[in-house]
This record gives sequence, C-alpha cells and structure tokens, in this order.
Amino acid sequence: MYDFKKVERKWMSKYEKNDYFKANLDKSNKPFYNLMMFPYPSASGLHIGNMYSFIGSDVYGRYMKLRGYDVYEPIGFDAFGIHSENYALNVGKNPFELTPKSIKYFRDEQLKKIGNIFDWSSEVITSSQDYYKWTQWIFVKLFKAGLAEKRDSTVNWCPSCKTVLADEQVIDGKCERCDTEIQKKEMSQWFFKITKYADRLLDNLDKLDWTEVTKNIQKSWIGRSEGATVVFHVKDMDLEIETFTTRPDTIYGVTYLVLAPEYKYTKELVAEDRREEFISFIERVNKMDEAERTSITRSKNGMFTGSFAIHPLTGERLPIWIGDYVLAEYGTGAVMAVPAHDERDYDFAQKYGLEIKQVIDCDKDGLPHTEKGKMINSEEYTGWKSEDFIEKVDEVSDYMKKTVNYHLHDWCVSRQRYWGPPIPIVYCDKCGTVPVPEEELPVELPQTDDFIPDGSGLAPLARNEDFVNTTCPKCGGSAKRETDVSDNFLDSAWYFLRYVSPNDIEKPFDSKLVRKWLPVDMYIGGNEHANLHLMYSRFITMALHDLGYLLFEEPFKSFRGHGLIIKDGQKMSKSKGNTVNPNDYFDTHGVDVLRTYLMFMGNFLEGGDFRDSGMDATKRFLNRVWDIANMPEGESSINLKIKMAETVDKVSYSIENIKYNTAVAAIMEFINEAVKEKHIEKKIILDLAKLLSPFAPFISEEINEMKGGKGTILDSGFPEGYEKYKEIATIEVPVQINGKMRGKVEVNKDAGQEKILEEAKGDKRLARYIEGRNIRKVIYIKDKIMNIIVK
RNA sequence: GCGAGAGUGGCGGAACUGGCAGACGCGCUGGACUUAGAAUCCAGUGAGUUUUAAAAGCUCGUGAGGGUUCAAAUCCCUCCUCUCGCACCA
Repeated sequence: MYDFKKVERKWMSKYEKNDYFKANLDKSNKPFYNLMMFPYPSASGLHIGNMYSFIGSDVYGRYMKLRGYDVYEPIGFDAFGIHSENYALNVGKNPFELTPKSIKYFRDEQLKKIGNIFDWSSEVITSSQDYYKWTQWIFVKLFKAGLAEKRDSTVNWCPSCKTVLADEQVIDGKCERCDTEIQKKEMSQWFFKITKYADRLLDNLDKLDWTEVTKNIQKSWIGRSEGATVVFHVKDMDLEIETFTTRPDTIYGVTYLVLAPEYKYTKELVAEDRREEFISFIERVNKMDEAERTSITRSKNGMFTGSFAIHPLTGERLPIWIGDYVLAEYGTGAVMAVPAHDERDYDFAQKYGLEIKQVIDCDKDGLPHTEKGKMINSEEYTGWKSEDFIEKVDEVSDYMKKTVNYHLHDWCVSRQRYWGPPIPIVYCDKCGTVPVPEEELPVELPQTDDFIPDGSGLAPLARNEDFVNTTCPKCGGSAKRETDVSDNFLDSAWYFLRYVSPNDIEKPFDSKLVRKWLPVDMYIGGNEHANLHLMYSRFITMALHDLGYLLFEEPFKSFRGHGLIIKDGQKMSKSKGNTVNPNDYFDTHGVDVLRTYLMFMGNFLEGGDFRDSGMDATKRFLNRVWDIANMPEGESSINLKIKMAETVDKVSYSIENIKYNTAVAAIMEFINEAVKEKHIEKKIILDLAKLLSPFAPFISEEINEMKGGKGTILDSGFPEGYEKYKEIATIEVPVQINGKMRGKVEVNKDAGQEKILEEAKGDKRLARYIEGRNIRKVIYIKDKIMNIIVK
C-alpha cells in the first residue's frame, strides 16, 4: 500500500534542502520564465482557488522543465495594500506586526507544501523597504515624465474603506474589496495618465498570445469609440459647449443640447429665474446612488436652463437642457441631442415635448431610427451616405472635428490609507509640487499605532506631524509631505521585473537579466485581474519602455486566464459554508491527489466542480500507479509500448494546450492497459512517472528514485524513443455505407484505399451492404474513415 | 441593450483541421473477497427496439427549428437558455 504521507514528507524536505529548482539566471541557455500571480497575505490562509491557480501554473512549469528548459518559477507576496490592511483592521492588529506572520503561514504551511518548483531564493515582498523604494522610484519617474499628475476630479469614494478607488476597482457600483456602495466625490487626487496609452494598449492586444476572453475584457474596457466633437456657441454669452458624437452625420437633426448635471458651466447657463429649480434638481440627482443613476430603465429627468446655443451649420436656436442621463465622465459631459436617431434623446424629447427632426431616410413610424443610411433634410448634404459624411467631417466646418473617445480613464492611484508606499512627493509653498529626489528614497512608512483611516478624506499619515513636516528638496525651506499612499496595484504592476534581481540595492532591476528572461514566457492566473493588474502592468511596462528602461513594451508574451472552482455545482462562499480548505486534504488524501484531482476535474481554462468523491477516485488512481510501479520487472508487451507511444503524444498535446484534464485522462487510460500485464519494463515505468510528474510530483519522484534515478525526475528528460511503435500499430478504420456507420476494418497504419475496400468486402457485416450493389463512389480519409456510396 | 463564451448520458466532462459521439472519472447495477461492513478488485452501464435467449442487429440521439455536405456536437441561417464582461458611452 502506498504511504503517501511518508513519501510526501520525504520529498518536501528534499525539495527544501536541495536547490533543484533554483534557476541559474546568469548562465542559463534555455530560459523559460513561468510566472503566477503572487498572493496577498490577507486572510487566514490561501484558499482552494489560489491553489488551483498556482498548481495549474506549476504543471506548465514542470512540463517545460521536463522538456529541458531552465524554468524560473519565482514567488512572492503582494503584502502591501488594502486587502492585507483590511484583514489587519478586522482582527485588530497592526499590519506591521500581522503581515510577517501571515506571510510565514502562507509560505511555510502552504506554498512550500504544494509541490511547486518555486525558486525560493528570489522571494519578493512588496511591503519591504527594498521593494517599495523602487515602487516610489517608478512614481517619481512617471511624475518627471509628465505621466503622473495631481488634479481635481470626480472620484470613487468607498465609505467603508474610507479611501478613493480607481474605476477598475468599482464593480457594479460597489467596492471591489468590501462590496460597499461607492459614492462620487469631488477631490484632488493623483492620477497616472494611462489614457495616453489607450491606443497602444488596444492595438498591441492583437499581437499577444493571450486567452481571447482576457483580451476581449481589456478591449471593451478600453472602449475606443470613433466620432467627432462638435462645438456650439452659446447665444448672447461668451461660452462654447463642446459635444462628442459618434454620429456627426445627424448634425442637421440636432434640436437641443443636454448637459450633465455636473457640467462645468451650469452656473453661467442656468437663468436667474431657474436657479431654485436647478438646486432642487441637483439635490434629487445627488440622492440617487450610482446604480440608480446609471440604470437604463429609469425614466430620464431634466430641466431647461433658459439658455440657447447656436447650431454651427444652420444658425438655428437650440435650447440647452440639463439631463440626468448624461454622464459627466464620458466624452465632454455634453451631448448634441438628435431625438430622431437616438433612443435616449428620443425618450427625453418625448417626455419634455422637444422637437424631433428626421435627417436619415427611413420609415417615419420607425423613429428613433439609429441605423446609418441616406441623409435627408441636410441642406447641401442631402442624399449623402452617412459613412461618407462621417469620413469627411473635418472638411464640413471648423466647428466639427474627428475625435476618438475612450471608456478607459486615467488611473487614480492615491489612497487615503496607511498600509502602502507613501507617495514620494513634497509640497512647498515656494517650489510647488516637488518629487522626492531618487537618492533620498525610500520615503519610509513610519511604524505607528495611529494607522486607522478616519474617513476625513485625508490618510492616517496626515495625523503624523513628524512625517508630514519636512524640508523642500529644492529650496530647503519648510514643506509638507504628501500623506496618501499609492494604490496596491502599482506594487504589483512591476514585481515580475524585480524577480530577476530581488536583492539589488542599486537599481529596481538588472537590465541584463531582464533582457535575458523577460518578457514573461507564460503567465497563468485568474481573469478577475483582466482590467486591473494585467492592464496596469502593461501600462507601467510601456511607460518604462518609453523612458528607456526596457527594450520591450509588453510584459507577458503568453497569458492564460483560468476558470473558477465551484463546489458540488454551487458557488463557494463563506455564507453558504461550502468553502474548501486545501490544508484539510493534505493529511487525508495527500498533495499529489489534491493536485491531480484539481487538474482533472474540469477544463482548467473553464474551471471545475470540486467533489470529495473525485478526490477519493484520484487517490485510488495513484494507488494503482504505485502498484504498477511495483510490478516485477520484465519486458512489456508491444501493445503496452504502443499505448505508451500514444500516451506521450496525448499528454504533450494536452499540457501544451492547457487541457490538463485530458492529460490526466490519458495517463489513466494507460494505467488501465498496464494493469492487464504481469510484469513491466523499467523504461516504461520511468516514463510513466515522468508523464505524471507535473500533476503528482511526489509519487513520481519516489518511483524515479526507486528505479535508480538521482535528484529530481524533472532533470531526467522527456520520454522518447516511442516513434517506432507508432509505425507498427494497427488501426481500426471505421467504414460507413451511404454515410451510416456500419462497421470497422483493422489494417496497418498507412494502408491504402484498395486494401481497406478489400477488407470491407471480406467483412461479414459490411459485405451485406455492398454485395449485389454498385459502388458509385468511395471517400477515404487516410487512417480516419471510409465512406462507401452504393446504389 | 452591446460584446464574448457556452448548452453533449443520472453527474463532472472528452471528441485536435467537418470524419467511430459520450474518452477519462463519478454515480448506479451485478459479482468476487469478508462472519459482516468498510476498503479493494472484476464486469456492465446514452435512450428506444427486434430476437425465447445469447450473439448480433436496427432506429433515434449533442438546447429548438431549418440549411450546406458523401459525412455536422463541429460550418451557415433563425430562435431559446445560461455564464462572463461592459452598460443612459451620446
């Protein structure tokens, strides 16, 4: 009987003692950078979803190592940030004290036990000074390059976390961390100008080997939309209103303008006698939460400002309205309303009795008609096609200009929290906003017990006089420090660069090693970071590229987003009490079983359904493997060798395409054949162990050692030498008569059509359908199928 | 509403480029071992149907309906359902 506890303990300690998986970063000839998303130590331990991700990534790394690559598989801890901090606040501890403890548990009780080929010598912890010094360095570099800016803006405020958040961290109007309803606030915040990179972030996607889903999520988040800006003069005022439209061809159908309630000129535009109405209107809008405000089904409300704009082409007078369906954040916050050809404008115009003017040819009853078509009622452009007009917009009028708009907004990076890198900026009355000189980094996060966010809009550090008061690096006069910390996603936006030289105190990363090892060859992780970490990392990499620090502009050559685990057909959640704690299975089933089952239970890229019955079955499977490994040695049958030839191919194909479940299935099939034998060849059993080793490392190592192998099995090379068995294999060719399956004939591989036809005629079953009839046509797909058409 | 993906036995899921549907596993049924159970092992297992029975065969079958093809889970059209992403984006 296989004693998994003993074997796993033995190999865990061997992995710990020997540097099997320490990559020689300098000397390596075939570098392969296998990256997984480092965890944040924010809870009582890694959950099964983390394990799923890490193991799935490790299977790939192990496979590549077996294939002879120098695989570098580093790991670290995303230890700064709101998740670790919230956890600390929850349990009433100081993150300074709690985080190292969490890390220790994550590392020693979990990560070191799951059999991954981590190179522990390269561990990176984002909350350590050696690391965040360089996070701050990046901030300073971006600031100097004009890519970081502090500005007033409407931002997302989480009342529970008491900080602002980036757009990407608001999910369905709620805080990504704590699920609290987000409020919009007008505040001065630090932004990274990621929108400058919108087009590159979008265009590069086509060149990346990433899972399509992930690319699609990024595409729609960037949300490029082509259109035009149209400028309207306000009648009797020295004001211009700029609007964005994707349908400049409907310009002659504009019958009014609508502004967002937050629009910058509303004060000027709202007439004296409408001020009161305006104030109560704004109050009503503010009462709505984000979800209600943006609900499509809600009826649209608005009010007339009393002012008019001038149509740039016709000179007509257009009433200017304020409408709660216009968003301040998108486009210019002002819309040229074309009720005949836009559903929202149509609804609004109907409600308030505004003019509806048709300018695209269609059935009059079909309004609003949103399709493009032939322009009508458009003066000299009547008869033009929409597309032609859109193309020529720039020539029509000085007031119209082709423009591109994005859904993507600049990245709000300041956080009114404690547990993060202080933003390295100093405010001086004389010199203004001054970055901390690079040689003075890091700006140390002071260790203090006064770290609880108070919701005032200022970070806890603002209460720390010693920290706040400083001298200006430029003029030496007294100055004040920025007290916000930067977003945790900035920490993780460059950690993959740090991994190659984690202990370098001179620079953020070693350029020579970066050139050798990056971009990352394979990155496997969850899709929940598609708009977050994966977008930010691309941006930071591009920015560092433009600043001359990197030769490449895309950090991850290949990315595979995997699916989620469910339990017995249901979503796992603490409230349902159906969560799975991976550690529970270490003693009952063993790590090998857990790994193998997680990879077997479903398609890794789509997720899977975790069931205890499957764990039991996998345990049975590995016991069978053990029994076969312990069969008497002796020559194996040709049949089994042919089976092994197939298995090697199937496992390679499956792992390379991240179809881990079918790789395991192929090994099971092989086992089902092997149990029929009385003895087994050493080579066969060693190769079996190799194929199994990405999934069940410990039993595979043990088998390898038992059969005389030294060190780790991953250094012993991929199974080879089976080509010749594929040649001698016979195959069954299915035979159809008139397209219906009627039988099979057994022939040698590569048999010709005549041979198969002859066999078919000689086959009792098939002959019935052929005899006495005319064969009109024979379709033969070599080694696959024959279809005989008879009459 | 828009975009993407998916829908296959009692269940999780296979099926590479259009070429044997249901690999592999769970569950279930029967059997072996056992005083008994657990564990383990062996056999069977899409539905319907023909035959006394077995062997063997036939028909149907991949969300629904149509089409292309010698051949469709796979390609095309229409529709339904689910999941994910975005969403009053002008």
